[in-house]
Amino acid sequence: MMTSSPSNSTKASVISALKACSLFSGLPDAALSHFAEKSHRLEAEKGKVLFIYGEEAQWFYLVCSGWVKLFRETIDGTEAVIDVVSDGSLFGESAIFLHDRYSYSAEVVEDTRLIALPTSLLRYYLDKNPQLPMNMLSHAFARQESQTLEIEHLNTQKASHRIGCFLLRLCPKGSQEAVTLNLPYDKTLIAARLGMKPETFSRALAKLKSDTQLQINGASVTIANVSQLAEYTCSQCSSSFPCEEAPQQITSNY
Amino acid sequence: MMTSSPSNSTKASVISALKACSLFSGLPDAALSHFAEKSHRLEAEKGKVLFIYGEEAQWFYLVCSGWVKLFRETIDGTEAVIDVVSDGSLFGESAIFLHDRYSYSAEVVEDTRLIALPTSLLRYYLDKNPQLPMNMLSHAFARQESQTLEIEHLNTQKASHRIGCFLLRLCPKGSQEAVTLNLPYDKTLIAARLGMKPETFSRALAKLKSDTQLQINGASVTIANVSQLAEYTCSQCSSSFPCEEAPQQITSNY
DNA sequence: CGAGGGTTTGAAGTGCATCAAATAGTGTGG
DNA sequence: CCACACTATTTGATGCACTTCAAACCCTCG
Repeated sequence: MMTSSPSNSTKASVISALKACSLFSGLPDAALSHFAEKSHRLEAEKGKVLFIYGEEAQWFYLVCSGWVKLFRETIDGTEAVIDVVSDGSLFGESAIFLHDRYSYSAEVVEDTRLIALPTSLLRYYLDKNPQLPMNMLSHAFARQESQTLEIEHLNTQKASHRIGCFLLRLCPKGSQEAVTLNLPYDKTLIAARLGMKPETFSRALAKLKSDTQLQINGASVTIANVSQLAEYTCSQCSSSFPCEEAPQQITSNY
Repeated sequence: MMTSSPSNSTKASVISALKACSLFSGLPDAALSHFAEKSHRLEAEKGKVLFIYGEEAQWFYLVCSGWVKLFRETIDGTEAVIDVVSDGSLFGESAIFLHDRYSYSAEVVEDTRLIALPTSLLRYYLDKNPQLPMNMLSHAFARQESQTLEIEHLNTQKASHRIGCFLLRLCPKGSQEAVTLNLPYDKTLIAARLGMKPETFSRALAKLKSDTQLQINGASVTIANVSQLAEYTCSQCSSSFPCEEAPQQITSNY
């Protein structure tokens, strides 16, 4: 693990990273500076375990680059992936409302740069600064929303549709025509993230390839027609593409 | 729909209902009184739709008694049940962080008494009273926690284990030996709530009956040995029974 | 080149869904 | 109180999706 204590230059860079994160928007510079002072940067490579379920939480994390897997495991070793997060994402902060224990484990899955921030300071400013709780609420409800969608998908969609949805979320916003992108991490992990086995992922991806105009070459995926894929995928979902947006006003049938 | 404008007596009863809800704990009496003033009580019977996905949200609800299904549906009519809530539960409040639109539909599934509260007032007091955002955060993270568990279960557990978990949650806290309880709503709905078909529910319940000491008579279920059922069910889960509690401190393996 | 992880493919099994029909349960009007 | 209609639940038979186990393939990297 490489840790650097905040020199002046890294402190400034931490502050700018915090400013880019909606959780901290509207906070006074003094508070940001205080966070930066007590933070440390962290570079971790694939395989590094940041914390495990049930551990006492002293730090929460902001991802600068790379990918981190959030997961739980049962006694028999079965693993359930909660989420896989990257730049701009925050994790571990929920512990302060859950008896100061992490409620999932976190493992780096692609070399990652992080900022670790003390939960004590978060608690302090939640109390002191009225903007911070509101930011955190937005954040919590946004996450709740995406978890709700996750539950819906697990309940109602088949493997190939879930993969389609995953690919669509990787597309740059507003994509219409052809897009080429690289899968951000192992196919095995994507499979776990989507709640299926690697073999199923492989086969379902092949089906998706034949059902929509998709080209696959290792980790590189070319979507010939984004709208067509969206049609195929999102017809199975309560949200319409692009699903990050708010639900539309609907006229009641009742 | 039976609506009553808040007379003095109902206003007092609304205030006491609000006081029992953790979201409102620590709020000054004036604020509670203000909420009560602008609220209305509602009695709705089975089948009543309170609101639908995408509608503009003006009210959020506190359940006094009965059961309400929160769900979404896709274009082809498939329904995904998000949750089924009862006394003391709050729903619809998340809309104020989601463009003022409900992000799910709500339908009464057992005759229900509710208090409807204006979202505008919630927003007002979130801004005005520093305690309310903190309460709402606790609430949001607790819900996130249970949704995470839901995702874990959908990913890793078989139908009979999910039913076992459902039954355990219905047991009074601290139950050890035999418990008899009534299923709170239709088996068909329990099935949907657990992400399975009624037929599967029926068969998986029969399996559970033969695997653990369970007696079933219509809606009445007798668990001969709660610990045994917990053993059977919770061995498949990252949490140990009773799973409402905080995760235990765990010594790292890494 | 060879080792080792990630990925694909094949064959067989399991769990859940689906379709269809029987049964049990509930509320209604006579 | 009974017959009927209607709904909830169970049961059976069959099919499909996903998993499991096993082996092959591929790719990277020492």
